[in-house]
Amino acid sequence: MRISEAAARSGLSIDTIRYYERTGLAPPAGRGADGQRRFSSENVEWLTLLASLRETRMPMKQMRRFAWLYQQGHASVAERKRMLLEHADHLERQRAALDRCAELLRYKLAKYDEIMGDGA
Amino acid sequence: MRISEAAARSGLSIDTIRYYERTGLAPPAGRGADGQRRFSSENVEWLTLLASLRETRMPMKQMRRFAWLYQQGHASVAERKRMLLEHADHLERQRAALDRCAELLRYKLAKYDEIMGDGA
DNA sequence: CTCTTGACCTGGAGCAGCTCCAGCCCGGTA
DNA sequence: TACCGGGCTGGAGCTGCTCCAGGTCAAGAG
Repeated sequence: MRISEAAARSGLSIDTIRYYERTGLAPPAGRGADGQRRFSSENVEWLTLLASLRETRMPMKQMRRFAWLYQQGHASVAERKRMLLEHADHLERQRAALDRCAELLRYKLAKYDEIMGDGA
Repeated sequence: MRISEAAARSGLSIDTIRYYERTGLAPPAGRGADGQRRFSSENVEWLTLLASLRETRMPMKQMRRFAWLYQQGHASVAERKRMLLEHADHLERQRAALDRCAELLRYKLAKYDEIMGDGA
């Protein structure tokens, strides 16, 4: 498939996909006879994983390392596992941050309601 | 208190606090006789709110608007409430993204365990 | 067969949101 | 008096995109 479809399926923008390729985060996509990129479903699966990791703030540096490990094949599985476990840990902390923020918002909103009077 | 303490309490870095002041996100802190910033506990409360909003990705543009509204006093409470409610909504979506990512990680980790053999 | 349209290409500039640094001032201690 | 820690300013640098100009190519319309 072409880049627009890969973008739609992975959730990344077209520009971001090209940027990820340039910076070694995604492997260079194959090209058709017209010189344009063609993405396989594995390509898209990888992009989707990248999208999810980025959305949850894994730094590009780590992702580049992860991508590099991936290209080393099975021998790197143990370290990739370690990286994903570490990221899972970050997810927990982000959840905690969300909880704290939600709590703070509840508190502020309650104060606003007081100020505005119960009717408002 | 001085900037280092305000940083420790709010969770922002010293540089970030100065940056927020420069860009109108936080009101200019008062200054002592020595010309250095002095923060009141309200100042710190505000910084803490900013820290929490930023940690959960409210864009600076919105935060600047929120700060501006805050300085308009009680008349702006209704709109501030609207903004915080909208942000609470974003929190939900972030939670959903975390969940999706956690699920994806579980899936990948299970695959890694398969590859490595159950013992590893 | 030419013209237009639309999707794609590259290289590079621009932007958000920090982060770091040089070079300076000031107040307190040895 | 010399130094040290903490603060100050202005400005450069960094990350991770995002946008844009200017070009190619393929397919359909006239």
